[in-house]
Amino acid sequence: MAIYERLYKYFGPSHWWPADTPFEIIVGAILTQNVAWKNVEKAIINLRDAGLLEPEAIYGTSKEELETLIRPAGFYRAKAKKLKAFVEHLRKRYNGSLSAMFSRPLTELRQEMLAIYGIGPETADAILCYAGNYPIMVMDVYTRRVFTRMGFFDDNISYDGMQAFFMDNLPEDQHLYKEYHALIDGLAKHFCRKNRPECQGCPLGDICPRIGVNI
DNA sequence: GCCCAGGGGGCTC
DNA sequence: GAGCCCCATGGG
Repeated sequence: MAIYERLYKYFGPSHWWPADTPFEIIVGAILTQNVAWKNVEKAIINLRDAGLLEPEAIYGTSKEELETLIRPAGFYRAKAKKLKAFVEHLRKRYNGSLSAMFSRPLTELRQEMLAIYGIGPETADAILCYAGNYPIMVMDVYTRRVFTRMGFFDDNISYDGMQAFFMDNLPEDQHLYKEYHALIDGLAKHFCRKNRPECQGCPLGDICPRIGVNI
């Protein structure tokens, strides 16, 4: 965990996931797909002001109304449909109870979530980890970029392959997984940006084999 | 004006 | 099952 220790020492504890309730985390996980978090915040505020940060409230709201409120988050038609798909599944399968959903075994629930429209591997894992407190680590483009540049695996590694790499080599600890993902995000934004590595001052600089010659 | 941001669905071959 | 295109707004 040498890398984790360094990142934690450099960045300190994070605030992931920034939300008041598990359902708000789920909404955020869907809304943030391929969009900067900044944009999502506006949509979340709109939903909160409208009293829609509850499953039943979203269930009872028209798709058109939802679209208007989440517009700042981009892809608003697709995302309104995804929010609807989730709350409909929640109601049908768990009578609207998130705690009932999150009492199921991790592997089974993950499979079930992947079958819901709009929920792929990253979104499913974000929901399971940050809203459900399951011990599973979220992978993303940042994780891929940082660890590919460091030489741990090839850029074309699958999502599942990448996740196995981390979870097979780390203790099973939800707090560790939550924090590690957040730390990688911080590193990628500050020092390992797309098409622009800023290796000066990078906490991993001396152990990154490709320092200075990145894409 | 261009690129990027905390992806996923659906189609094609 | 890999390779594309689509979805769409907002900030740097």
